[in-house]
Amino acid sequence: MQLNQRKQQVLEAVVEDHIISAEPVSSRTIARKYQLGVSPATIRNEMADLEEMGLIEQPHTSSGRIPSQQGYRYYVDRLMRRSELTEDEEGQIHTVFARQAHELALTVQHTIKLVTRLTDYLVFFSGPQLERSALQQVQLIALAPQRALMVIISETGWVESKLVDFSFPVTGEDLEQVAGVLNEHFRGLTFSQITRTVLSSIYQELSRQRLLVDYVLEVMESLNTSEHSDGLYLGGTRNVLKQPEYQDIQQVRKLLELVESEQTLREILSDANHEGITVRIGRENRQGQVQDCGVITAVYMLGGNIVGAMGLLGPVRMNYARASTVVECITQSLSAFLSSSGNCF
Amino acid sequence: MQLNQRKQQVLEAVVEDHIISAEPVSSRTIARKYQLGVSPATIRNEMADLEEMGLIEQPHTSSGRIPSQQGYRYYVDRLMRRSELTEDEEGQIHTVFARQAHELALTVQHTIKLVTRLTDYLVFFSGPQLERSALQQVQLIALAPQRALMVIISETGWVESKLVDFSFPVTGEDLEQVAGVLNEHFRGLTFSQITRTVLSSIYQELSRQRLLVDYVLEVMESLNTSEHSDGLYLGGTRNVLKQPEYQDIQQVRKLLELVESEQTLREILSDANHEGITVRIGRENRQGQVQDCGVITAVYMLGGNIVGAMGLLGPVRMNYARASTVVECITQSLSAFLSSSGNCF
DNA sequence: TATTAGCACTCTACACGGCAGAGTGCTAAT
DNA sequence: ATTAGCACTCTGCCGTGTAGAGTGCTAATA
Repeated sequence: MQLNQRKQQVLEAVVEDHIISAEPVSSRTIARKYQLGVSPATIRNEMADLEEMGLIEQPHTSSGRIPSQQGYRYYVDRLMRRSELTEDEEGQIHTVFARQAHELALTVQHTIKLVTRLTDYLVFFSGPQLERSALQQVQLIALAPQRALMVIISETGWVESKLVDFSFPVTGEDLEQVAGVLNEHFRGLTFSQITRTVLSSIYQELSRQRLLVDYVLEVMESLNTSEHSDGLYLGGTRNVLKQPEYQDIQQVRKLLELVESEQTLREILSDANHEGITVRIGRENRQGQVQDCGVITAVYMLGGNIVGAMGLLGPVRMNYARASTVVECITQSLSAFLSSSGNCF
Repeated sequence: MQLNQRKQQVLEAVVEDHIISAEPVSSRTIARKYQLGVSPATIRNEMADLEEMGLIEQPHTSSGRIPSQQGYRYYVDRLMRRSELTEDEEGQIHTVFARQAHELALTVQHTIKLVTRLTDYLVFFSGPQLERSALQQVQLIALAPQRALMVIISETGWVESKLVDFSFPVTGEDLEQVAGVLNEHFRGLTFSQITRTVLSSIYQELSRQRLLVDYVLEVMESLNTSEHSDGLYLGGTRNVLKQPEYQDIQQVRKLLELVESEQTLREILSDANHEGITVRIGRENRQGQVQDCGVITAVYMLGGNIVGAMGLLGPVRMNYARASTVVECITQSLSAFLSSSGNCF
């Protein structure tokens, strides 16, 4: 689809004005505010053409125009100019990541608060997913004769603890020995690399504790399933209510359903599996519940591997220019933070 | 305030009908549905008296009556009959707590889902507060020359992990020795009992690792402050939207603010510090943000100590009879669960 | 040929008024 | 002490009218 320059200017004006005002945009408004040097009548003609192409639409006869979802797409792909963050805003982002050596879970929570201030959309994060990150260490702590606590630490600084109940008594020595062998063999491997087949190699070494090893391996495998990857962090729900599209209680209910079930948000984040920013507008989303929303996602990395993702969700009429800048800046800072010397795991 | 029997019946009818219908209750409705054996006119006379006493009020001239906050209070104190749960509902509760030997955090999350199904209100829980529960074990796991992971396990089955950064290198042996001494001295003490003064007694024993001990103690103290007690679990936000009082977007915004900031909910739970159920109606709440809500709280116990609390929040017009039954049943089951043999820490 | 002024037309949002229905308060009768 | 009856009031709803915003079309203009 090729547009002459003036049509592009008109489309851009319609999109940007509607993003700000949430109202249909009239030809007069564009002529006055965007100084294209032509009269409203000319703009009306251009608008009629744009409407025919499916880039803008009229909510009802004789109203102004609003962008269609394809209109937003054209805008995002070809017209949008990245918006710059102010020095102050960049400063705030750097401050969050300046704190060396903190638990990642805390950092993620601070980041969410920050993004909540920087934009008016719903922010959500997946914590570093274990299956994608490498094992740093496993510890087994005896709690009772038939019970132990398994602590798993990933190289991304993620800590998971899991209670294990045995059907037979185990000694502290057994636990120590098993943990020792596990660490020796698996340190540095990603969790998806630690499969049953690899694991079988340690059976010989631990033939005496075979039953115990079985229990432990079961727990490690259960961590590997995405079902367990519990770390979904989110914030900014009440921000979204500022948007006029959420005046209707029905919309709000849909949004809260999204937030409470978390399932869809997880899905969105796991769809994000390549570097760079992804923008999905309305029906471009696979998930039915967000097909009247705009969604921006990006991943963050450690040592060349994707370890987690971030999402920003708002109405279709969201400020894509600003939102994508924020997402990009945050994920890049987070990746840099993870690779920094502070995280010397 | 003493009411004759018929006034009590009328008040009860007004409260219970309004709880169901959310509409002002007319004299005719009461005469028809609650069979007091008198005509609407008589009921109107009684209502005029009840209004004069401040127990019910008229939203506008010539409308039916709704209970005032004092009216609800009178109802809760003297008229309300505990509602029974069905066998099925009791069964659901027992099922959640039947699973032996699971992490408490998981159990709490299942409980929230359950209560969300049993009532239409906002449910929230504080996890067992460390300062109120006893230490089971501390472990220090070396991660890097100047960094360790401190894992703290309480007798309630709560696991906290905390990263510690040292300004000097420490050896695994040092860590092991310190953990050993800490466990020896403090196992079984509650966290509030582990104060600096008690701690000083171990300095002699660990004179060589004095600096290291200082670091560790600092972390343990930071766990003690309520600011850290991070475990607030909640659910059911979208349930509350079913209530007609939340048709107004303004109300919804206030509710979400409550949910997102969490501060007020924490406060409400820490106000609950005695056994039994507390019902606070509207302005009886200390917290301004919930003065148009009804709040029911109760604590749960382990070994005679209060270790956490649960809250249920809805509009002033909430079903106190049912809600308080649910709260009571859940907290009792949770207390029993914690004391059960399953938790043999 | 591209642009624009002008005008008729359409649609929305809001205010107004009338009306039915629900409910009360009061009075007088029982 | 209770109740029937009646006048009164308030809400919610529906239909109407109107102002304002915005378009589409046509004819004039550069």
